[in-house]
Amino acid sequence: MAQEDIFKKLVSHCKEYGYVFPSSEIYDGLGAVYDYGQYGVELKNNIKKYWWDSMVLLHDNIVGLDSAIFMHPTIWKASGHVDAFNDPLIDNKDSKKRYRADVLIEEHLAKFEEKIEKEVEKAKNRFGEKFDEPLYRSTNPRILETKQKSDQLHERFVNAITNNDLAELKQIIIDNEIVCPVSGTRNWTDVRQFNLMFATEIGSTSDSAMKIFLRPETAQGIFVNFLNVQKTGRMRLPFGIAQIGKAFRNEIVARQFIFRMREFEQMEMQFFVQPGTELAWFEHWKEARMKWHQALGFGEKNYRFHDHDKLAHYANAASDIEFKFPFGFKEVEGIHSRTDFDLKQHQEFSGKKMQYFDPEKNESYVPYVIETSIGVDRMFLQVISASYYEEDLTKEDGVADSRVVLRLPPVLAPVKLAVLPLVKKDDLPVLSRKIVDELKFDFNCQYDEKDSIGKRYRRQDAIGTPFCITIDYQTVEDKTVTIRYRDSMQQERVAIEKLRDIIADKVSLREQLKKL
RNA sequence: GCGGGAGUAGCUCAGUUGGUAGAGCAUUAGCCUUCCAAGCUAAGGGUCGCGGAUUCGAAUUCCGUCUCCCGCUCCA
Repeated sequence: MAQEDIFKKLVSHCKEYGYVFPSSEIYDGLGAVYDYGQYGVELKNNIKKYWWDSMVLLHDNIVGLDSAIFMHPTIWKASGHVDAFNDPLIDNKDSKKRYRADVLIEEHLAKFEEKIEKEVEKAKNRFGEKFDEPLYRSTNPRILETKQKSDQLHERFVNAITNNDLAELKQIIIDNEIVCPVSGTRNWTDVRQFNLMFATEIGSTSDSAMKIFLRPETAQGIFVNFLNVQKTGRMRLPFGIAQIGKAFRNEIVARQFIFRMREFEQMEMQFFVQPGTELAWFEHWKEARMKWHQALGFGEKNYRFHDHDKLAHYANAASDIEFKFPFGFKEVEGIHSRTDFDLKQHQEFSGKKMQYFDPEKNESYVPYVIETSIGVDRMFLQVISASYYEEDLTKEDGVADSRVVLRLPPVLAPVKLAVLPLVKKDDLPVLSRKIVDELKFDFNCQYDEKDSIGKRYRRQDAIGTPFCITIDYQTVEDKTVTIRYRDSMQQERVAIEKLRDIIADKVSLREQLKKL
């Protein structure tokens, strides 16, 4: 079956079985926003716990944090988001291509420079050695005219950008007869502002209100608390701060189900290290994070690194872990060596020292940072798309049979076990209820007595329950039950009193990480 | 945002030239069977995405709009 078809079925499955619903569905939905249903929220919580425990529980030099979504607006100036997330865009109606209006104008400005340089080159060739370049540049009428035009345009451009005058930007493009590099036409749409940050106001009266942004990433909450955590936690380098939280981006195009949403959740760990050691730590975390993903058992060939050739201005190394989604290899997690850029920026903008006193070196410095940043929702999509199987169970005698099964890693499964009386008579339901009452303190359990046993197994397969406990007539006699395993469909008879230990072991973090 | 496709029950979809809205699966109640779905009986569930126009009458025709999918574009 084509991958796209599988993806469609997966989306339907998520809806049908209470994993993911479109937001505000009864009001026609809200673009690129989704809600997690009764099983979705369990899976999502389990993913978050799996990550959190892998970071905070298993590393004595990593601690947690939960910073607020609202932050001082200057933080986003310091981080560069105010500038970088603010693009004036324009479309060419003929080629259907979209451009940044400011880039188009800057490229046009560069042409003036080229023209002047060509002019100078020509003169150089003509006059030979006695050519006085500075004099020529400052007196040649053609150059002066070009330069004047260029300066005028530049001034006009800067004014338009400063005043955020979108109509003026378009007018500049029209006046200068700037054409689309693809179609060569000047059939432009209006310039529109795409601000990737959501803004709101804090303060309830209009005159006291301050414009603030919903954070577009959680990382800055860690950086601005760096010293708080380091000092109160008596942390010594190298150490990390982990955080799980929502972030918001007003994406121009949000697509592919929950892969790119406007409201999403990140799991980030910023690891602070001595300057000069950052690339070694970068390699360390690259490997460690890849192993963490592969421990889920979805197949090593479904993962790969994508090293960035073009680095963001703050980074000196960056790599993504990509997973093979039904729509291709896509980023799940980013590992970035962010240098001391963020802390230095906050030091400059806040005027507060963001330095660590190193007792070994007996000196203060701004630490370097390795970031591991993973999208919870992408991780959710990874887990559920890797777990979704349509199995043909047609028997040897040719009787057609099939099932849809979510082979979720037990540690992540929303429901850990279902307790099923083989029949709903002769006290088997009573016995079953007793087992549920005993195990529900430790595991998310379900009880089901409706329909045939085979049908109930199928229902649990569809939501990914790894273990079904079946109570039969032998249970009444010797207090044993059968455990039916979701993936193999094999059964095993065990004593009721041992159930808790057996299942606790199978759904544990320890068991999952054994696969490392 | 542009181009293309789509929107009818929880899911997948049918619905002819405009004439009272359907199926399968799922769900609920009951019966039968009792270790791997689709047996029997009955029931519930739909403003046909939304708004407007044409018409005696619109799921169906037209216009607008919203949402989703694919491609382009963008992506710290």
